[in-house]
Amino acid sequence: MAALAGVSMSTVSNVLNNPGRVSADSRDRVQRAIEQLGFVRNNAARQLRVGSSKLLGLALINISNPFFTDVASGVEEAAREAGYSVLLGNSASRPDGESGFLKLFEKQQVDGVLIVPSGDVLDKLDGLRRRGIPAVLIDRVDERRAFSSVSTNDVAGGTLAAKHLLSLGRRNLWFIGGLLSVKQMRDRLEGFREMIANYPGVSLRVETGAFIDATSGLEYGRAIASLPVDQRPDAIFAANDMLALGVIQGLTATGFRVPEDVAVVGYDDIVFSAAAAIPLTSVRQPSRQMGTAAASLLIEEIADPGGFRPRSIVYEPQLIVRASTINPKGN
Amino acid sequence: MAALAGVSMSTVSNVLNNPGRVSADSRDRVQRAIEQLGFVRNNAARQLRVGSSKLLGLALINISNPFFTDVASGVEEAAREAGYSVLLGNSASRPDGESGFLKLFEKQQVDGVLIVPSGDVLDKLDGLRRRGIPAVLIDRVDERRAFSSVSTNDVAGGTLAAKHLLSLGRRNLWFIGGLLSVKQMRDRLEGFREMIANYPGVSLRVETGAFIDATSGLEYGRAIASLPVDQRPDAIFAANDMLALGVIQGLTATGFRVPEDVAVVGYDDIVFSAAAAIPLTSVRQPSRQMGTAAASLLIEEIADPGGFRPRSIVYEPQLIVRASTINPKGN
DNA sequence: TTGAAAGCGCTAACAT
DNA sequence: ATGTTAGCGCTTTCAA
Repeated sequence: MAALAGVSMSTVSNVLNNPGRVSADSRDRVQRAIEQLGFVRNNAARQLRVGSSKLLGLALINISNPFFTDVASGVEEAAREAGYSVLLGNSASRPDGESGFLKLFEKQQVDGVLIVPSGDVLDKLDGLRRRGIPAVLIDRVDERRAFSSVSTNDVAGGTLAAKHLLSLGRRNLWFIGGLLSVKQMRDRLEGFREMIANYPGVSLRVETGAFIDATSGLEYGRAIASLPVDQRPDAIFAANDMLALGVIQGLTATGFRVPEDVAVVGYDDIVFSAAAAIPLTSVRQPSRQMGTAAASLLIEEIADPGGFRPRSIVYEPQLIVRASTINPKGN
Repeated sequence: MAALAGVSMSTVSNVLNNPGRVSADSRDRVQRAIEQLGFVRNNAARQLRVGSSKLLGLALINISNPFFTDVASGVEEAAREAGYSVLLGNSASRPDGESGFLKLFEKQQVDGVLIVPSGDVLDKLDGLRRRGIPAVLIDRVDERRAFSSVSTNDVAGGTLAAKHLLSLGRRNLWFIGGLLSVKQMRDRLEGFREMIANYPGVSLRVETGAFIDATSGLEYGRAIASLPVDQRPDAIFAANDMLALGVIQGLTATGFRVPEDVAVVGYDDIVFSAAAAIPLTSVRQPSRQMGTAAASLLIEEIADPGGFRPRSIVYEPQLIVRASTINPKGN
């Protein structure tokens, strides 16, 4: 390669990294040799030498949920602009979940990690940081304020959902969500519950399970149909839209009317919610923006690890009202 | 690290790679040192030495389309089982599209590439192969049979759509799709057109554009409303479900009834199509299965580059009929 | 069973 | 402006 251009290895390296320091002549010859051989520089070697991979690790819970792919698009955009590429991990696909990915990320020597945490990964992230790899949390705040984060005010989101359902006159409310060991879940429930506490005579039932996808939503919907009448909800707040969409399917399949019999509110406002059979009322998070903001924070931290101060960006959620809570004829 | 365990570097390496060749005693000490330090082996160095990254590159057109994330899940599953990780690329996010990713993949020294090609990447893949990186095509066949591929019979898919619409008595058909430079598009159109050719008195109009997402679908739907009555279609075959869903939204927003005024057929049968406002008739591809099959072919090829014979796996598509073409009251 | 030493492809300090 | 050289962390002969 260097031979073909008739120059030394370091000149080739300079053409790639400091084109300015090389004569136009050698630069041309090297460029031509690169073309001719289809040469692509070996990043493993570069990485080993420089200590930087120009790679960001992004760990998502579930790549099938459009909310997460929106976040991912945002991350990718910001990363690309700063010259980084994204190594995308999908924790749902791994038996060892998130920690499996963090290990992979470390092996690949990513320069930083973006994570939508589900389990308890904070101490693992501490370990990473000790080894020089910073991390930024997405969709969740670090209470100890050791890590930067970009999230939505989930307590406020829960409150919005509750306020809306209560104002509609609903009194038998259910919260259906994932495990409460997940902070996001606790917060959404907390906001929901707090608001309800102001209303006497309103009942709340909390259902949680390991999965928060359309399939388990469908099961919840069907299960409700088999309950005695006096135990059925007249409103449901589901922890995300995939779940909510499933619940509605299960409900309507068993003859319930939404929203007449049961009103349903989701969370995330994924793109398909507006076009669903029964358009879904949902608490919107600015997903794409969260992705870009998180990537920017991370890249800043990578650029200047010394000057790092943890920052939390918290967006306010927005309630998008659609037919799953209010039908055209007015509730 | 080696120091802490009181052994040499090569013993550490052996504990990691050939635990059998190491005495139980040293093995224990090394294991403990690894725990204590949270040591993770540097893959860049390993890669540089061994020449293999245990990474597969997966280049998708658009990560926001559930069809592609389904394919990705399948790929991830098969890859993980064989000890590979997946570097996921989203060509939509790059100005230089697919070739940008192929370059990234090569820099990262992936052991193989899986690609859902949109543009003309075959010669770039040739280049990769020459440099020892095999590739498998997804959703598309290589006519020169130089690469293995996993795809669906798109001509048959187009035929299914046409047959269905014609049997419903529709006579003014539109095909709405992406650029015909993309093989998948040409095939779907070809099957559609061939079937129509058997029916005298049926008109076909072909609309193509660069984007095949919900947004451009919406525009098509609206545009149709502003056409003179005699130019409007009574049936539309959209090249994918995202597009079809958008078309339906645009159509209904401007007062058209689906399927009464216009019947719509999509392609892919993404998970949201069944639960859409007007459930979508669609040509189903076995997306997840295509992903696992493609990854398996690739991994085989990596394991035995010498014995490689290109193989094409072609699945037959399946028409899933829903309300966007047949309403409950019988067309 | 273990260790010493070479080398993977690259960059960066230094010398020319 | 260009070349020489050392070394990043690991694996892999080879020798002990």
